[in-house]
Amino acid sequence: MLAGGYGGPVIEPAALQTAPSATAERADAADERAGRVTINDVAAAAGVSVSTVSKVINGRYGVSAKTAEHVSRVVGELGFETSIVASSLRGGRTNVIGVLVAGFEPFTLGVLQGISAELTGTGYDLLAYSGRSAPGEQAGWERRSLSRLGGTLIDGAILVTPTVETASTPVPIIAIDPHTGRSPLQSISGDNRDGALQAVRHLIELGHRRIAHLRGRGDLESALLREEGYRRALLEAGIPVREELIVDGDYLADTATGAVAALLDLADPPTALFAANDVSAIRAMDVATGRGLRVPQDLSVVGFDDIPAAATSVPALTTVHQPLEEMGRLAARRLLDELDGRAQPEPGRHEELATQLVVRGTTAAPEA
Amino acid sequence: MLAGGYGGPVIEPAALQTAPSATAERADAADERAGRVTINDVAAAAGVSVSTVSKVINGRYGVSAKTAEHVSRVVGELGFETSIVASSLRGGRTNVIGVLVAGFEPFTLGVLQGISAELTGTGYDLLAYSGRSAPGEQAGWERRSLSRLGGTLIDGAILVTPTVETASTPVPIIAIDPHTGRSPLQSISGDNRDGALQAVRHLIELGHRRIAHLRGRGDLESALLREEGYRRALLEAGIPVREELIVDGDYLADTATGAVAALLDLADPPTALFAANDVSAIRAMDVATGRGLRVPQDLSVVGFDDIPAAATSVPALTTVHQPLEEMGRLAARRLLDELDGRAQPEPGRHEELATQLVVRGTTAAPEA
DNA sequence: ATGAAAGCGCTAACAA
DNA sequence: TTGTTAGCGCTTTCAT
Repeated sequence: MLAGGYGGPVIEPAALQTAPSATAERADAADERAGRVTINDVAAAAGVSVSTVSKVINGRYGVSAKTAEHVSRVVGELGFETSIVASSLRGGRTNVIGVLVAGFEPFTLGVLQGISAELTGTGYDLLAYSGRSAPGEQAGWERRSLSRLGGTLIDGAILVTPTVETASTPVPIIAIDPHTGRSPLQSISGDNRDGALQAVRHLIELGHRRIAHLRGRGDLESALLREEGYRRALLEAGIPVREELIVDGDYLADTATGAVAALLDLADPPTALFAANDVSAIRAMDVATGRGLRVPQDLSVVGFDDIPAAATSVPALTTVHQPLEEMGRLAARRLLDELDGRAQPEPGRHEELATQLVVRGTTAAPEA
Repeated sequence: MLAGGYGGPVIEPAALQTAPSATAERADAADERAGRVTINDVAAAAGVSVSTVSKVINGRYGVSAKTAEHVSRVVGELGFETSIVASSLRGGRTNVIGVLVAGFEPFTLGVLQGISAELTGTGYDLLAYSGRSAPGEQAGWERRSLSRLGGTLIDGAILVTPTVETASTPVPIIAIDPHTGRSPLQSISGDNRDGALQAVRHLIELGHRRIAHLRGRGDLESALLREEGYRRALLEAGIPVREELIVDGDYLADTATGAVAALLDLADPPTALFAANDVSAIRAMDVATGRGLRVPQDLSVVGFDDIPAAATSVPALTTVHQPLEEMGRLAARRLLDELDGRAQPEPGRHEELATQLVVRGTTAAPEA
């Protein structure tokens, strides 16, 4: 049966555009799905069975050198690449790391860059997936994504700012900046408390005493820790915490607008503001300048995260830098160690990376 | 046969962690793949066939309201989500848009942000895939990725800076900043020539006459157009183009190092430099300051792209802003229009978005 | 209205 | 050494 196989027509790569299949009988089928060469096409063209092709592709034993070489050549000629979809469904490894995100905003992007950098040269591909949360299903997007990905499309996953507890999962998982405090997941985050501490100390050193705090989302661990840092800095400087100077910003620009306005309406308004993230800090600046206040002369502002926009705002925002890229790298490293058997899974293990205050143009000593 | 079905045990969501399956016979199988609920589990739990479940999920006709409601409830209770992998393999639509990238660097990230923004609320999920090019297979990564994704995991794809011609593809495709000039692909890019024109005009207006150009990769359309803009600006100002002031930077920091050094070694060195991208521009600054030159007093520098690092360099880099986000949005819009049948495919159609010079701190009038 | 069964591309027993 | 076959989870005819 193999008789004519080896002597069969050799397809020129250039010719593939119009005739992806080597066997005449399959030509019509090929027309429908132009561009996609399957293992069947290869088997037919090489005159062997699909399992033989599979063995060659995956370097399994049980194929003669001669056959292996022949098949390899046909694979090259046809430009065949095994479909992750099919092999994944079948259950094998895919050599793909999944990064599950709620969306592609600055925070996510920074982390992604780190993961990508760490993965180069490891043989793993990177697949970032953002499941647009179905209406009314904001929280728990990561569970849905994990399900949709089938737990097999990817060999392991990195969850970026997951919102809910995820207990049993089909593949090894590591979380970055988990929102629910200590979870059973292995996780990585920036040192939120210390970052806040640095930010507020900086304001105190500049001579500020009436320092307000624009809080983050109350249900998120990071927001709680940032507020804790704010309080501690005040305490250690002997400055009493005034609750009316703590307002809710929700990490959102829109929520910040009203909160900051209320702050500035106070009889004794603050001379400085520590916002829980850059997005709300930048909005706070807008609100202040909109009222004729000058930043930083009349109001100093410090943010958190150090997103790209922080460097381009006018004036440039003083903020706490989170090592997003490094967080991504570390997460990838931990996951790979586990996947490649270099380390055992350590549920609940939590690592914190140092944060760093970046002083730019929105902070100065209070006037008079 | 349905007899006991409706009266069957109702699984509490909380109980799922340990017993994802409702039928005793399947309990052991479930143990192996904890966390993944399949359509079979749902069918068994609901006491109906898998095809019925499938119909309900996809809103097909041929299911009684009563059954539909029952199945829906079980789906909710078990937290079932259909696997993209399986449904994709079967051939149906997945409602997933693929973004194929060479890696996750600043350029890519900006585009991704735009695509993501445009996709919110459309019902499409976003899957970004970076196939770590196999050794020696740098170019053509997009063809490999496209193959690996099976042409069915995704309903359509956006190729970011593809490197080779891609003729017939399994799904609708649109390219951003294609590297090979006019291709059969529908594509979108920034206005490279005009951006370069703005950059060099700016230098001329400042009073510069000896303006050098650090070229990009010669095989890339964008680099050619940027050089063209440079030449045209000089020409229209009546300044003769001096070929010795044009050197190769390859878009790479390392290549830029030597090229810039050579430029500064000239008997009559340039007072200004237009670099083909930010990465090489920033390196050029380093080289100059390393030789004791001051930027911008002794050497003005303009970059291209406006990556985040351009805003944080010291001094901040004057550069040409590419509307990365808008490019992503437009690509997504075009693709969706095609997928949803609102527009016909227009092979070869090319759209250019305006670029904009951003003057920051690295350009000034030449010192006497 | 419902279910049985085929098949998408691939891998891994198992047979020959 | 090679081929045959049985699924992986899902959708979709086609029966019933």
